[in-house]
Amino acid sequence: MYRLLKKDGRAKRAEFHTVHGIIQTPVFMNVGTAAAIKGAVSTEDLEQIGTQVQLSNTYHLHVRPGDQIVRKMGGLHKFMSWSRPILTDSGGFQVFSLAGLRKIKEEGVYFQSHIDGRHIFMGPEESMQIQSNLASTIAMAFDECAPSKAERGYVQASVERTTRWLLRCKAEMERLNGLSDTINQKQLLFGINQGAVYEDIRVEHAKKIAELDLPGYAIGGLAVGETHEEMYQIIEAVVPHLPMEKPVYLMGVGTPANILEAVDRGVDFFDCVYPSRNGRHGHVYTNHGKLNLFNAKYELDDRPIEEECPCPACRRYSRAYIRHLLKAKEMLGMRLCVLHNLYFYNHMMEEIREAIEEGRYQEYKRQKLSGMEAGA
RNA sequence: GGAUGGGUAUGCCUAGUGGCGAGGGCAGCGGACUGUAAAUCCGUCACAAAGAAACACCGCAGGUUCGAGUCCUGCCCCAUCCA
Repeated sequence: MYRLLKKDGRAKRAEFHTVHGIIQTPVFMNVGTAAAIKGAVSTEDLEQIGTQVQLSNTYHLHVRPGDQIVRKMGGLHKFMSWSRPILTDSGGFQVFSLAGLRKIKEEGVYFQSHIDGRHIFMGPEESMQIQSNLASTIAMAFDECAPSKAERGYVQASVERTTRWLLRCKAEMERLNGLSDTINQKQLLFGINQGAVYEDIRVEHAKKIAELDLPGYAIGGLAVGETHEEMYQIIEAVVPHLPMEKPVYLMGVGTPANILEAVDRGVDFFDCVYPSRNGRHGHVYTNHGKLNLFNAKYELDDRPIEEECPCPACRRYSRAYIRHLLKAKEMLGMRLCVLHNLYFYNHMMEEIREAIEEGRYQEYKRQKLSGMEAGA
């Protein structure tokens, strides 16, 4: 259930109630594709950092360890020892990212496993069954994420298929939730809007899926090569056609600036690999821009990544020390950067929620953006 | 003193036995990454130049050859072994 608490312009402050607890939105979901945040991040770490939702991936968990195993272990929550909400992505993004290893058909997608090359079939029903076995809080519809530069004819056909797939997802999810041995019978299905950068296709699709009365809606297929301006324009065009009383999730996005802009256009949920991947690569976010701790200029820098930051990295360690750890390939270096970045993202969302509540979102956004630009 | 194997560019290691204006790795330096095939990938890494032509001690010095990092001679250095 989605409860809107406050609007500030188009920015929304809300609560999303689930069987695994309430999600305060806008929210950033921390990406743990294979049931783990890469960079040796534990559940305790995430609790400290203020993580509300973890995201895992249907395709990856199906390949390894296998969703049946997760089911036998009592579902993802038990398996990962995480009691708060989990969102599972459907495998739709892998239709895009594993482009060289798959074939798309009406019934679904034939993958070749990136682990051992074995052939895997995944369609809407399979994706729902796997996600039901994983027993996540929120399951995503199985979609095709078309490349941003795909031509119009292809995108049109792809979106129509994605709509047909969504109907199949919905029917299958209802069936699975009705089974007595389903772990999470209250599993929620979010539909996904597609249409690349064709605004009319996007809007048409948004209207169509809005009629299905799903518990939430996502905008997919953005930040895959188009410009920021194109992305913002699509969000602006699509959001008004999605139900006001449902959360909107912008999939895979993005930079802190992307998030600030998207919140301003009515988006509630986000996820992105940036804080974890960039952290592993030594790039850390601050209110004064991004730092690359591999750079020689931090060799003798005894300041924390960010002054006054209470995260586990900044509380005790200097940039110079973390740089050394990174250069020496000590796992702790990556871990500290990832922890800092996740804290930065989650904390920024907290600030965003506060700013909306207090009706000063525009001012907050302007300050945050100019600070980050000034230092970068 | 003798034997054997080596000395390859800005640091280290290494490919190379007649066409080399010398390949690769590490380290260094810089960059990229958006529902994670990513602790990955890319660039740079003698000098000079930003042209389209020029320039560079492959331990050193000679030699053979149209042509030598590569073959020959001498020397220097390193490693191991023998006296």
